[in-house]
Amino acid sequence: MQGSFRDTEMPELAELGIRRGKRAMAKAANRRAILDAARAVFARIGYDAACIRDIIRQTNLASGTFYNYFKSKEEVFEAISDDSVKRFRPLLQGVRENSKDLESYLFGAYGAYFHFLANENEQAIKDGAPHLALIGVRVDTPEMKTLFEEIHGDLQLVIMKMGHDQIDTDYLAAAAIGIAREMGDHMLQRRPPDADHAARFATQIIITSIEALVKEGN
Amino acid sequence: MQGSFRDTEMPELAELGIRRGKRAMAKAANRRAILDAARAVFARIGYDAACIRDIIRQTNLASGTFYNYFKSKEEVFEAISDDSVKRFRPLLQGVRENSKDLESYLFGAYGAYFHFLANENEQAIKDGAPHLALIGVRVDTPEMKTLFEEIHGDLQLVIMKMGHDQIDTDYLAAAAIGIAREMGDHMLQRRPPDADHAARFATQIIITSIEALVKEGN
Amino acid sequence: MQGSFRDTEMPELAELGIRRGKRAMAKAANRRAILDAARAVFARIGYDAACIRDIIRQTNLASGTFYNYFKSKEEVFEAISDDSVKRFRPLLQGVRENSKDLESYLFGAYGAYFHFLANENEQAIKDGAPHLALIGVRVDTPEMKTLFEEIHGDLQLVIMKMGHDQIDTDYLAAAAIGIAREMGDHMLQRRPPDADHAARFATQIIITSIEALVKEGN
Amino acid sequence: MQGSFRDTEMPELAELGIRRGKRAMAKAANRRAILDAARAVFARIGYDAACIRDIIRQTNLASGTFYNYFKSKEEVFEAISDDSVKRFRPLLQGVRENSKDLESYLFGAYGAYFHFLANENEQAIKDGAPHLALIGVRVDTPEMKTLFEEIHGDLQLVIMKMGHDQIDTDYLAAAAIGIAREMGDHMLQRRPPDADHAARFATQIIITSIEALVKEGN
DNA sequence: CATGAATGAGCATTCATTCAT
DNA sequence: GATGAATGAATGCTCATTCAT
Repeated sequence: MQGSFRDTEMPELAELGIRRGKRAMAKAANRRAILDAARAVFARIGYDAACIRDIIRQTNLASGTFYNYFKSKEEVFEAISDDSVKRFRPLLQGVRENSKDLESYLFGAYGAYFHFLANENEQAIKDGAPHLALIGVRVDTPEMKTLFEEIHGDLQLVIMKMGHDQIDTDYLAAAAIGIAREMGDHMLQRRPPDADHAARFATQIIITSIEALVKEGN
Repeated sequence: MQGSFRDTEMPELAELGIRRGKRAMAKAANRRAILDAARAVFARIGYDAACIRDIIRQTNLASGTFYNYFKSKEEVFEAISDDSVKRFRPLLQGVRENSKDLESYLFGAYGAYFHFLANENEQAIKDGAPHLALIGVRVDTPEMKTLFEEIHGDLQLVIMKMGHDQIDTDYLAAAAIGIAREMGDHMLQRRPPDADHAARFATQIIITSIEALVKEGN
Repeated sequence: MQGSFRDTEMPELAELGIRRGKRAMAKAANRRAILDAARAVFARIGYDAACIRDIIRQTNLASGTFYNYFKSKEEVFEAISDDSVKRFRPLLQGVRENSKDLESYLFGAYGAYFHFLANENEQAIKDGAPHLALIGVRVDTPEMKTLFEEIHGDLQLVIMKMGHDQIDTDYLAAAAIGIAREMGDHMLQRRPPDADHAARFATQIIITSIEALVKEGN
Repeated sequence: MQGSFRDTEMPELAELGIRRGKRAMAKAANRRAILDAARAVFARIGYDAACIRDIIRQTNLASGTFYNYFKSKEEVFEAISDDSVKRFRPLLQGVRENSKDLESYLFGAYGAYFHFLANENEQAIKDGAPHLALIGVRVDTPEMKTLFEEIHGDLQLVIMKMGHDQIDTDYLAAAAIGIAREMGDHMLQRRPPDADHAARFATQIIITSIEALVKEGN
C-alpha cells in the first residue's frame, strides 16, 4: 500500500523547512502516492496489463481521485518516465561537459546510465518484480526518444570532429544504445549490479569499433 | 480479410501432394487464417491494443471458433512467435554448420537475422503498419529466450575455443543481441533495408571488440 | 419485467405460421423485450432521466446484451419513435387519399393522430406514467420532423390550391401542429380520451381560421 | 465567464441607491453569476446534457459554492424559470387590465409572449445556441403551469362573460397555448422575429374560432 | 462564507468466454 | 466442428456532494 496523505502527515517535509499548507501537502503526498503505486504496479504486472484500478487499489485513495492528478494511464506513465528522464538528462549534460575525449564521454554516459538504472530499480529488484524493463529510462516515451537523439547527436558530433565522417553514425548510435539496453537488463540480474564494469565493457566495444570502422571505411 | 476455409478449398495443398481429408484441411486453413489475421492486427494496432475480436473480425470465422484453435491472445501470439523462431532456428543452424570461424558465424547469424527481419516485416512495411516491433522474432517469448541462449551458447563456445575464457561472455552476448535488436529497428526504417550492410557493420563491432577485450583481459 | 426469450418460447409466433429457428426467435423476442422495456422506462421516468441500465434492469437480459441490439439510448429511442411514425404515416397517407376537401383532410388527420395517441399511450395511461409526452409520435426525432413537414406540405398544397397563397402557411402549419400537441396532452388526461371530439374541435379552429385569414389577407 | 463577486464589486448597485453590506452584495452577485452561467449553459448544450460542473466552470466560483445557493440543477432551473415567469406575469397583468374585449386581451397576451420570447432569447439567438426551447417561459415548471392556468382562467372568464358557456374552454385554452408554443418556436427561427405579426396571426385564429364554435355549439 | 480536493456510487461500454443450435 | 448470441465481470470515467481549511 503506497502512502497517501491519509497515512502520513509527512512532518519531514516541514522539518526540511518546506512550508506549505496542509492542503498543498496532501496534494503532493497523494500525487506521490499515485506515482509510487503506478511504478510498483508497472514493475509487477507490466504496463499493458495494468489498469488504473490496479494503481488506485494500491493506494488509500478513491478511484475518482486518480483523475484529479492524471487523465489516463498513459499520463502517469509519462510522468514517471519524464521524471526519470528529467533526472537523467542533467547527468548526461555533466558528462558531456566534463569529457575531454570520446572515451571519457562514453564511459561517463554508460556509467551514468548503468548506475542510474541500478538505483532506479533498486526497490523493484528487491521485490523481485519481473517487469523492470518498463520502468525508468528504459522505454520509448517521446522524452526518451529525444534523449536517445541527444546521445546520437553527441556521438555524431564527436565522430565528425575526429574526421571520421564516413562512419554510419546512425547505426553506430543504434548499436551503442542497443548495447546499453540489453546489457542494462543483464546487469540488473547480477547481485550486486556492477555498473562500472558494465560501463567499461560497453565503452571498450564502441571505442575499438570506431577505430576499426575508420580503418575499414564504413 | 484473411482467408479461411470458407473462402478457399486450398486446392494447392492437395496439388502439392499433401494429402488430408477435407476436415483436416479446413482445420489447417482456419488455423492459418487466424494466425495471419492476428499477425496483421498486431502489426496494425499493436499487441496490447488488439483484442480477440479484432482478430476474428479480420476473418470469416465466428468468434467461438477461435477457441477451437487457441485459448487466448497470448497463445496466438506465442504461436506466431514460435512460428518465427521455428523458421529462424534452422537458418541459424545452417550458419553454425557452415561457419569456419567466429567472423563467418557472426556475419552469417547477423545476416540471417536482418534478412529474416526484413522479409518477415515486408508486408507490414508496405502497409505502413506502425507496430513492426511486435512481429516476428523481436519479442520476449519463452521461445525467443531460448533462441537468445542458443546464440549466447554459440558465442561462448567459440570464444572459449579461442582460449579467451577471461571474457565476460554474458555481457558480450548481451551486447551482440542488443546491437541486433536496435540496429534491426533502424534497418527497418531504411528504404530499402540494407541487411547485408547492417550485418557487416554489426559483425565488425563484435569482432574487433573481442580482440580488444582479449588484450585488455576483460 | 418485460418478457424476453428466457420467459417465453413464444409459441404464438409459430402458431401464427411464422417459421423460424429458435435462434431467430430469441433475437426477435429479445429485441422486443428491450423496446418494450425502454418504452415503459421512458414513460415512467422520462427519456433524459432514463439510463441504459434502467432499461436492461427492466429485462431479464444481461447488460452487454443491450449492445447486441442498439448502440445507445438514442438508438432505442429512435427505434421506438420510428416505429410509431412508421405506423402512423400510412394512416396519414390513407387520410390524404380519401379526403376530398380541406375539412375532411384535417378531420381525418387530427382524428388519426388523436386516436393513435390514445391507443399508443393506453398502457402508459393505465400505469399512471407521468411522461406520456415522450412516447410515440410526440417528440422531435428526425423522423418526426419529416412527418411534420409532410403535414406542413399537405396544408400548403391544399391552401394554395384554394388560391389563398397569401396565407402564412408556415405559421398556419405551426399553429395546427401546436394545437394537436397541446390538445393531445389534455385529451390524454380525460377519461376516456375523446379523440373524435378533439378532432372536430381542432378541425373547426383551423377551418374557420383559414376563412378568416383569407378575408384579412394574411 | 459569468461575472461573480470576485470580478466586480458591482458599484452600480450602490449607485442605484440599493444599500447593502458588502457581504450581501457578494451573495447577490454570486447568485446572479450562477443563474447567468446556468442560462448560458442550458442554452448551449441543453438542460439534460448540462451538469452542475458545467455551470460552475462558467463561473469564477468554486464548486462547493454552488451549494450555498442552490441544492441541485433542478433548483437553478426553477429559479431561472421562476424568474422568467415573475417578469412575464406583470406584463400579462397589464394586458388583462387594459383589455376591453377578448380580442385586445388575446392580442395583448400573444404580443407580450412573443416579444418576451424574442427578448429573452436575444442573446442566445446571437450565440447561435441550439437549445432555445429550454430557456425562459417555454417549459413545464410548476410556475409555468400556474401561468398557463392563469391564462386558461382568463379565457374562461371572458368567454363565460360573453355567454358562451357551451364552449370547451379547456380545449380552447390548450389550443391557444399550443399555438403560442409552436408558433413561438417558428418565430424564433425568423430573422428578425416578427412578434407583432405572429400575435396578430394567433389572435385571429382564436377569435374566429370562438365565433365559429359558438355557432356550432361546441 | 468561499474553496477545491476527496469521495465513491453509478454509468456506458468492451470483451473473453460459454453453449445451445 | 462452426456458429454467434448471451453473458456479466471488469474498466474508464463522470459527477454530485461533502468537508477540512
